[in-house]
Amino acid sequence: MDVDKQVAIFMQGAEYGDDALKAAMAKDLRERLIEAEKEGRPLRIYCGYDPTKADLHLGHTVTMRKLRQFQDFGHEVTFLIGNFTSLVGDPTDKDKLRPILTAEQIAENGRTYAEQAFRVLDREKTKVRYNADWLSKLTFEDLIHLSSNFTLQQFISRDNFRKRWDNNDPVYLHETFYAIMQGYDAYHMRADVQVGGTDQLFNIVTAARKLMTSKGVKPNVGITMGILPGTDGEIRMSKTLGNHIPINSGAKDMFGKVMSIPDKAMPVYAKLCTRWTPQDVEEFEKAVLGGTIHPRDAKMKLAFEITNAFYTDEEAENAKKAFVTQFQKGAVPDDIPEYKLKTGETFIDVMKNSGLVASGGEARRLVKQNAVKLGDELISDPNQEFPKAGILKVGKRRYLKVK
RNA sequence: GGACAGGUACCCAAGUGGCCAAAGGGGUCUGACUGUAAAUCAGAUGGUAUACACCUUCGGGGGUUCAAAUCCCUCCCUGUCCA
Repeated sequence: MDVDKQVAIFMQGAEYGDDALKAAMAKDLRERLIEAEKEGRPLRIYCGYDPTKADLHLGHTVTMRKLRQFQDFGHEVTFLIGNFTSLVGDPTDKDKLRPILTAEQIAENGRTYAEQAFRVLDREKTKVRYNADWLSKLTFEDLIHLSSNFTLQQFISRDNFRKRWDNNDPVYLHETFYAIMQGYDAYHMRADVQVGGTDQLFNIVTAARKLMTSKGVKPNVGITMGILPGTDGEIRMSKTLGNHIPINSGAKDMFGKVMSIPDKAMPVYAKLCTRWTPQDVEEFEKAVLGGTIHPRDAKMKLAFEITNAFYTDEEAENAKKAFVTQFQKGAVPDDIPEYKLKTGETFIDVMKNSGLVASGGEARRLVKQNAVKLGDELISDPNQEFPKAGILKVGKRRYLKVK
């Protein structure tokens, strides 16, 4: 297999914030590929996942997509569940300490996590491992040796510690163990390549490489993936921020949510979430920026590819069709909730009782805003008795079949 | 244990006796426009109510007052610093 082609594919979407580092990593990767081929073995790749939450969204799948690419070239992929590291929580992630989960919760989350991940990864070719299997066996003495590879300055100069330090926000001692544990994982598994987000740059490149070197093994190559922005197109995708695209909520939802990203976010999504080759992505980006493809059509193409990467051809096709019918043609979608009209109910009653709106006030407001239609007829008096069965439309997206 | 700073609506944040259902921003929703749920512009955004109005809400509880997010007491919680 052509080594340079592999390098191009594997480095696609990787970001280091530093061109020299990127070039160095690409070079390392190339050498490692050649070396492994000589030894007649596949590369060992892994990425660690935090099992404290169980709902995956597109952002989590960026690294999985990367792992999948390695799999497709016959390399050995380990899906590592960080059931031990989750005791600490990644300091990169949040300023709050994580709630400590029970072993059972973590095991359960780990399972559902892996299950969702197999929408991207090849189940047959994926090893699932838990880092508590080795980390929990380390002694205090081991920890002293491991941590003697690092200085406090190295940690404090990290951006996320630095900021908190400057703000007088707490920086806990045990947070520094995170990087050490992650480095030990890489050492224990003798990883050739470790994949992660750019927020993992320090953990992967500095900590893991240094620790592995000190242990006398070849340091892993780090592939740190760019961060996927959420549906707002600006801030990293996260469930807490509500800008996420869950992978388990159905093809239609996924298609629609991708369609709602701002135009300018299309290239990033193409780079991080599709199965396209580097050339495909480049062409797509050029076409979008150059205006040779209509932005709407470009986004449709993108939405279809992303949906199709998680769902079957048929499901993706249906999602696309449903989107076109509902939004482009403004037609009524085929699967809408139904409501049985009771005698004497007003528009407010129907909207409220069917759960279409949360309160009477909201119903009144929507009517006032010309958002409520029965069939083609605009409703102006919310207290009017509901006249007849039909399709009630509220705004662009809410429908109710009243019988 | 001590000192200090805080706890306000979905989130951030202003407000230090009445004009406060509570500024501003974000988010969300709606409308116009369009190329889509993009961008832009406009409006809405506690509940009940046709309306007058009423009810609930500024960490919990108690009090002062005609009137409290605002003053007093007490409790709980969060953070920083010192020990």
